[in-house]
Amino acid sequence: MNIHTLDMLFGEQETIRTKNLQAGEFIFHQGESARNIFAIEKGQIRLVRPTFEGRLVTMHLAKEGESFAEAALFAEMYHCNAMAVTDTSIHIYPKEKVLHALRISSDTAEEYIFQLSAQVRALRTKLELRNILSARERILEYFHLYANPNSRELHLIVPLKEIAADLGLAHETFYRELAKLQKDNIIERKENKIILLP
Amino acid sequence: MNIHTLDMLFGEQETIRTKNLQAGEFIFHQGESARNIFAIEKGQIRLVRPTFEGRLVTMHLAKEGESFAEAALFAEMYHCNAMAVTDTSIHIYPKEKVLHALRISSDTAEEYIFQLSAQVRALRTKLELRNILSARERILEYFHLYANPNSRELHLIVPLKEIAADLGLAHETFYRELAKLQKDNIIERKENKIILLP
DNA sequence: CATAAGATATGATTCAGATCATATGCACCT
DNA sequence: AGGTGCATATGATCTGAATCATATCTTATG
Repeated sequence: MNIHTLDMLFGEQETIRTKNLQAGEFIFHQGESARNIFAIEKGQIRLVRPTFEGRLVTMHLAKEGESFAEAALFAEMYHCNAMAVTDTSIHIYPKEKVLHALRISSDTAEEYIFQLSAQVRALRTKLELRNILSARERILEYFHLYANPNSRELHLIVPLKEIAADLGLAHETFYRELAKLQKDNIIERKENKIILLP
Repeated sequence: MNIHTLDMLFGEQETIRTKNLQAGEFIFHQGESARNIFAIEKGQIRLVRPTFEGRLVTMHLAKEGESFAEAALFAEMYHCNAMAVTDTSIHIYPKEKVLHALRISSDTAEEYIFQLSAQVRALRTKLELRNILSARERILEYFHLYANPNSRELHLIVPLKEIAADLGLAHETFYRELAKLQKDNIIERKENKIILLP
């Protein structure tokens, strides 16, 4: 769900709990009792899970407007750590209230199902991309997937570095491959756009 | 959703449409109007999408008892091709009926939300695993994730080959790494079990 | 029981992408 | 103007996983 849907579920704005976090501050840790779910008013939250070896793996990077820790709705405990990347303000929603709202409003439930389905599809697509071994092909497939099919253009709203991470590539590899694709006249770059040449 | 939940939604067993497919037979193709969603009574279905270059990428491998093409609930068209891997029998559910059932039964809706949430979590975990570069670490993390935390044992119900695919590794790499982990006394293998040694 | 099909296993080779290093460009701050 | 931080960019090197090849073991099947 997004922040608007969740806020609406709660009706009166004044009842919504909010919190301001400094960069690096934690919202919750793995294992803590899962009482709330959250949405981001401003800023970014990183959800990380420590591996058995102690390394940290990013589960998700939640952006402005997005909700996070929704898995908590059906879990006893949080299963990851949530940390503010930048200074961030969040909305806090007690999970029983959200569950209650879903139960009494079939519209809300349907909207939520819709959003979850979209998430599943998006995640499947991402995973599918990772099955393409070659960096060049993976990048091209990504562009074809997300470019406007008519104009064959892709607006870059996030930094290239982030796209690289999304694609599971080292950013160096990504930059390099972009340069090659440009040299081979397969793509063109203009301002914040990638244009797929025919 | 699974086949049981879906079947129950439809009440009388006799109203459920079924179909038998031969290995290799298609259920639907990308672009066709999305009228139904499906579940597998017996067999396996592979969902594949052709890349812009014509290569085929597997989106999902649906197993016995699982539903598939649920994305169709909120889409005009199917966005991938569905093919029977083996001889397979499926149940067919018209999507408006499913949507209707979700609308009138908040229990069903909640159950579905629960299952979708679990899917999202599972997919995130898979994606997270892929961000671990080293084959050995990825495998170990996988074992730690899915092993029984008390007995530190993991029952192998699917072939190793399939786990390798799930992990995004060539099966050769997986077999080799398993052998090494065994040699290094990090895991033990007994029958269909992997045991994590301390 | 014989044969086929697939899973498991391991060796040899190759190469693409990670990594490390370095440089430039750009926005923001004071 | 100078400084800090971050994105972009590119070069050099190296490692580890994919690939190809081959063999054995298991399971299904007529």
